[in-house]
Parts: sequence; C-alpha cells; structure tokens
Amino acid sequence: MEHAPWSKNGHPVAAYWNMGCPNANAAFAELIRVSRRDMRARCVIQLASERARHVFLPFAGWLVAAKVDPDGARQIVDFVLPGDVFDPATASPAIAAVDVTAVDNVQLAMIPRNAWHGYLESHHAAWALFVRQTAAGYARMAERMLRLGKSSAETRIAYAICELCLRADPFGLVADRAFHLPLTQQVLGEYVGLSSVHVNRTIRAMARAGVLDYHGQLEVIIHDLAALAAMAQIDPAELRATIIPSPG
Amino acid sequence: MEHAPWSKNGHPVAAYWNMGCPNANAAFAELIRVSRRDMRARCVIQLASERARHVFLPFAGWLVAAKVDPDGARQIVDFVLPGDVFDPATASPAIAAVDVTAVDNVQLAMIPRNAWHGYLESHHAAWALFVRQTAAGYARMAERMLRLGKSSAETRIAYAICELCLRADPFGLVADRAFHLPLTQQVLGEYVGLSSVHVNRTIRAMARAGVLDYHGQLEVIIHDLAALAAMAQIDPAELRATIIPSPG
DNA sequence: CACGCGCGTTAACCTAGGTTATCGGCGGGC
DNA sequence: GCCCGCCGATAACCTAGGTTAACGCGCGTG
Repeated sequence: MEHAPWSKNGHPVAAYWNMGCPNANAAFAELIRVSRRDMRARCVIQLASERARHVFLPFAGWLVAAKVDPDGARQIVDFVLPGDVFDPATASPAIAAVDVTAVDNVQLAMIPRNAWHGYLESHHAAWALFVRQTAAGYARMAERMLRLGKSSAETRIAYAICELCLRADPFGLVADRAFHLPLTQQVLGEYVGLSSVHVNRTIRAMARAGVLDYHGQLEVIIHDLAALAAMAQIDPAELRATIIPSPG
Repeated sequence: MEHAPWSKNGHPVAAYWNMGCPNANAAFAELIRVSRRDMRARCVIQLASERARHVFLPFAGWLVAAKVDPDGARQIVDFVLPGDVFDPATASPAIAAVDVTAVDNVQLAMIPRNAWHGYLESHHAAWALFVRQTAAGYARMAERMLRLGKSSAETRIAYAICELCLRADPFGLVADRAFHLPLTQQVLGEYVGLSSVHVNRTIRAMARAGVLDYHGQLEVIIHDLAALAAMAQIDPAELRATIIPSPG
C-alpha cells in the first residue's frame, strides 16, 4: 500500500472533499470537526427502524449497511468506504433503512442530516459530487442485484472482488497487485448472498484454477485479471467509470 | 379503481409535484411541457451503458429499470410508477446504469438531466421531495436485496406483492381490495429473481392457502392480509412509511 | 374462420448451493 | 503458558428452485 488507508482514489479524504472554495472548505471542516468519532470493529452505529439523525463519512476503516431478517440472517446492502458519505434514511427521515456497523476499527464523522443538507444546498460543487456518489451507489446496487438474482456463485464472488478492489484501492483492479479486504468469508457471503461454506469452496476453486491467490482475511492477489473479469461478467474500465465517483 | 391511473397517493401527478409556489410550478410545467412523450408497451427508452441524458417521470403507466446479463437473463432493479422521477445515471453521467423500458403503454416526461438539476437547485421544496423519493428508492432496494439474498420464494413474492400494492394504489395494502399489477408472471419472476414456473407454483400455493385470489395478468385480491404480511416479513404500516414518499 | 403465439398451469427430473459436522491453526485474555 | 473462540478448510448429505416439456386458453391477425 503506497497510500494511507484514509485515502480515496489516491487523495486523502479531506482533499477529496476539497471543493476549491475557501468558504465551502471552512463549512466542511466545521461539519466534521464537531462530529468526529472513533468506533471499534463490529460496533453498531445506526439501527434500522430507528431515527436516522446522521449521515456517515468514514475517514479510515469500512462501514457496512445491512438488513437482518427475522431468523437472524444478514444481507449486506453496501459497504461504505473512506470518503463516501452514506445517508441511511428512507422516505421518512424518521426511519433508517438499514443497520450501519463498523467492519473494522473506524474513524468517522457523524454529520447531522440537516447540517449536511444545508451544506449541500449552499455549495454547488459539493452537491454535484454527492449526486455523483449517490448515482455510483445506485449503479453498484443495480450490478449486485443482477448477480444476486441471476448469477452463479462464481460470478457473484468474482464480481464482489472486482468491485471491492476498484473501490478500495486508488489503482483499482490490477493484476499481480495485493489488495487487503477487511472481510471474513462469512461477511463476504453476507454480501453476495451465499453461505460461508460455499464462499470458501468457490474461492478455493478459483485459486486452484490460478485466477487469484489469497491468504486468510482476504489478502487477495489477482493473477489472471482477464479470467476474473470474465467470471465477474464485467469490463474493468467500464465498471470503474460506472461505480467510482471522481471529484470534479 | 376510484382514482385515475395517473394518480399518486390519491393526487394526480401534477398535484403531487405542486410545490405551492407559482414560480416553481411554472418552472415544472415548462420542464414537462417540452419533454412529454408517449411510449407503447415494451418500448425501450434508455439503454444501459449509453449516455444518460434524461430523467424520466411517468404520468401514466409503469417503467422498469433492469439489467441484462450476457446470457440474456434480465433482473429488474426497480419499477418506476406515475409521479416518480427516475435518474438512470452512474458515477459518470455519460453512462446509464440500467435499461429503462415501458411495462405497459406509458405517457411520460423525458426531462434533460441538466434542466432537472437546475430546477431542483432553485426550488427547495422540489429538492426535498426528490431527496425523499431517492431515499424511498434506496429503502425499497435494500428490502429487496435482503429478500433476494436470503429468503424463500414465498417470502420474495409476498414481499413484491405488498410493495407493489402499496406503491400502485393510494389506499395501499388493504384486505379484500382488488389491485391490478400490469405484470406477467415472467416479469414478476425477473423482479424477484425466480423462474416464471416457480412464480406460478408459489402464487398458486398461496391462492390454495386462501391468502389471496388472482386472475391472469395479476389482478390480485388479498384475503388474508396478516398472513401475507407474515410471509413477506413486513409490517404494512412500517413498510409504507419506509418506501412511500409523501409530499410536504 | 383458422392459425399462431403469449401466457398460465402442471408434472418429472436435476443441480447448485445450503446445512451440519469435524478438524487444525491462530490470536487474545488470563 | 494454557485455554477458548473465531476462522478457514473439507466432506457428506439434502432441498429449494431451475429446466424442460406438454397442454389449454384467449386474443389478435391474415
């Protein structure tokens, strides 16, 4: 990792949200100054159905947005990476759509929704970036729903790895580069709708086929990017353009 | 149906988007005046990966946002109902995330994205309503991903019926009320990630159990709302608050 | 009027992935 | 240093749902 863990697309998060306008930057700095928190891994930050008071902006570490069904099975709806702003609200801001939990140790800003909306309304560039982030999130969910509804375990997992490598690393999806994804196989299964046992079977088969290498806690090295992309049914460049919001 | 098909939550679409400000209303009227279209059933309005120039606002009839995988299987990502504004953009506005197609005969406005964003930026109430609609869409997708990833066919279908009845009818999810959903079993299957054969098996079993009645093309009558809600793993009132944006 | 086609319906068969169980390794707490 | 709990790894077995095929009906069209 040549980049600090709090970078996004190679920029520190603060630079990513730098709107090139002293006014906007001061407002942003004030927003995060008053709402900074640290959370330990697995800590629950927002419960679904509770009041959605804040939007969440991690600086370091990953958050996860998930729903739990009555028998305790969890489906991960999306990951929130450093630099992303996540709003858990539903049609009624009084109700959150999802649980929000820290995947690993997280340093984040919990910004009151009203303050965040006020900031967006008065700073055009920030609003535009947030719109792009939201659209990127929508595109990711659409991709993932396609895989969840129609695809084999292999395709789902290959896609998840491609998506997360693109998002987690400023260099994106590159062959023979080591990525660290802070996920157990259990959590990856909750993301792609598979049991942890089947995640294991499938990843091992991909490793045996020489597509990738990995060591526990998903330290991934992609050996055959073309094969991985084919399994995932994506084109890396197009997927990047679709799901990675870039500032400006 | 006591309400015209172009109503949303009991209001005609124009009234739903009435911001109570002559200025905003004139701007809105101008937006839709220049961009009104009629589309026949099954007509494709936007292709995924093509440039996303417009947002779509149906007045009558349903649109569908979907993705197609390499072997032609289609996953429906969301339906767009009268009064909803749907933006198909990704992180790059140059690329649409999904195909948009008319489910039945549709009358809609295709509003250039720039014009729509300009309208939102200058009219606070419209912006707030759009934010609520977007959040509602997110909540729906989160609910559906949970079912798609973890639930039985019965739960998925029961949930889809609950969701669509709530959205399609101003009275929402009510026992012994007839709803018309303009969907074949094939299309419903593409929505919930099941084959049409299994959709049929499951609906028939629900009918045999006395939970609902239906006649071809999904003319649904719910007999036992409590049982349906239990199958869907929802509480009707809470689901309504979560996924139905109300103006004001 | 006949034909064809899309849709709903059902039955027979099959497979992808879930479930349960077991084992080894590793890290953290006492 | 020892224990315990979590995680990865596999094997054996099972089921929910996919697939294929066949039939009937209603409707639009030549």
